Amino acid sequence: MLTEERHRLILELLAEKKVVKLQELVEATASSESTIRRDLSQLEKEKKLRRVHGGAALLHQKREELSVLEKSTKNMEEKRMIAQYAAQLVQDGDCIYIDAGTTTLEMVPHIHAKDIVVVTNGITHLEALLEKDIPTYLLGGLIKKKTKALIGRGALHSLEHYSFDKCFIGVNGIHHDFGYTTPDPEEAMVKSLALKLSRQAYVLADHSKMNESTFAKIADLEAATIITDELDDELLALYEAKTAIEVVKK
Amino acid sequence: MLTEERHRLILELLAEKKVVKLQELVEATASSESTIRRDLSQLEKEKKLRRVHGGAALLHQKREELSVLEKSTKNMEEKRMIAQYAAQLVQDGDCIYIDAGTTTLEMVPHIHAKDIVVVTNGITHLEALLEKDIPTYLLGGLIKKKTKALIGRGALHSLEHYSFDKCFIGVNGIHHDFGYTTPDPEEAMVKSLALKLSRQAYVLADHSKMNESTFAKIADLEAATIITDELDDELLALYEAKTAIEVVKK
DNA sequence: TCAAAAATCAATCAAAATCATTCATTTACA
DNA sequence: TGTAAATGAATGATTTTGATTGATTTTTGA
Repeated sequence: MLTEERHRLILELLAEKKVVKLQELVEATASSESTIRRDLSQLEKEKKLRRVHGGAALLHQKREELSVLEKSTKNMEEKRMIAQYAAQLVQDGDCIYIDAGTTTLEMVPHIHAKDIVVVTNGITHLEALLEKDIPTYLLGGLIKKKTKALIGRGALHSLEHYSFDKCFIGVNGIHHDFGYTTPDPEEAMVKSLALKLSRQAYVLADHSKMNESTFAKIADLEAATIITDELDDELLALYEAKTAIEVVKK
Repeated sequence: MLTEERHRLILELLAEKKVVKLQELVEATASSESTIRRDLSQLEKEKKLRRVHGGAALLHQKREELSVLEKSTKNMEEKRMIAQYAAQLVQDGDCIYIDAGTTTLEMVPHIHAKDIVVVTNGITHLEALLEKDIPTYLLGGLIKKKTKALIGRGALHSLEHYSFDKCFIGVNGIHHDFGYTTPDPEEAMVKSLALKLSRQAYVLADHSKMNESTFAKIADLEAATIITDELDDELLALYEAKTAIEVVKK
């Protein structure tokens, strides 16, 4: 395998996983440990990654986020799994909408479909999308400082000009009676419209959002397929009566 | 196999695979190693590919990125002066449009007016604007990877919903006969519409842009006030016959 | 808490792969 | 047929690679 090729593969794996073990890279590239070490040294010198004991990490990945504790409190691992599953639903040639939010952001490095077009209201998504050379359209509108999401009349107006093969929406609550909810009504309107404009709609939510409800309603359960990471059989049956639901196992 | 045919085949394989091993090319073309080496040398000289140890790789457009970086640091002091002058034109309560570009970006930290609202198509401007707690609206549209500007139909559509007290536009050429110009027609349309929607319009350009013209016309000179850093009296008189012009002294 | 054990690391070196160069030989074409 | 360009084989130089060494860091377990 060519050096160039190896370096690309290393950076791609890193983008997907945030942290990679040296041994994983040895396996993935079928090269020796020495070679991978040399690669990592070089890529670090080029400021493409940061070496850590046992492997490598993304540059802007904070040290604390590597700790198991932080990961478990924020359900990072679960979100990654959900995002990975969602990403492989994207097919060659799809036009998709990706909602702002941390879970949907995780999708981007896992998307491998070719010739796709992405529309998003998440400014934080741009870097990853452009990095992968995916043609990207942004909604207009007011920028919500805290989340860097585009909302308001302008966002709705922009959305109206599109329609999607698939959309991927993050929510804060999924509830049997109240449907999909999120705290900000402005955001809810954007999410709601995106759902309507999409042939297939997916809602991404880790288990901490199940059976919860917050202020603003986005849509009824029927409006989308749920992708989550964990759900006991009783609840599963309850939700399955209303809509399709995918439970991603570890 | 003819040289030309080989070259075509090499580039084709390369386009498909991003990187090719020399040995693969030897097999694919049924030529000797020496011949392929010669081909690769030649194609590299023609800037069709990049040789790497063991084969060849596509050349990525890092050249452009460098040129952008170069451009952004060129005449920086002049640009900063122009931007500072423009920034103090912003009054309390104004609604303004700030165009994408390095000169206009420099405006943001110098704006001291209160209760203003900013609309922009420059994604790079966001950080500075939000840092100053300025309510900011972004246009929608396609993201131009090179400049991180929003362009296209979506951007024009978004713009139509606004009107401004003042707008600040960057241009690549100011010419007595050809007016204001910029290389990208898509961007020109956005700039042009912003000018029309504004009660007062300002064009920011350092002296290197004066008496120059590029591909796509934005508007006639009359459509805006010019802010620049240096201009001999003869030219000044020429331009003043057509429009207002502010020359910012050191 | 501490020391032993395990894992990971940087440095070195020889083998393997790749490279540029040279020089006959073949091919293309007038 | 003669000439110039293109080819392929051979040479030694250069680069990359993988194994090995002992040093360093992390983990384990008492």
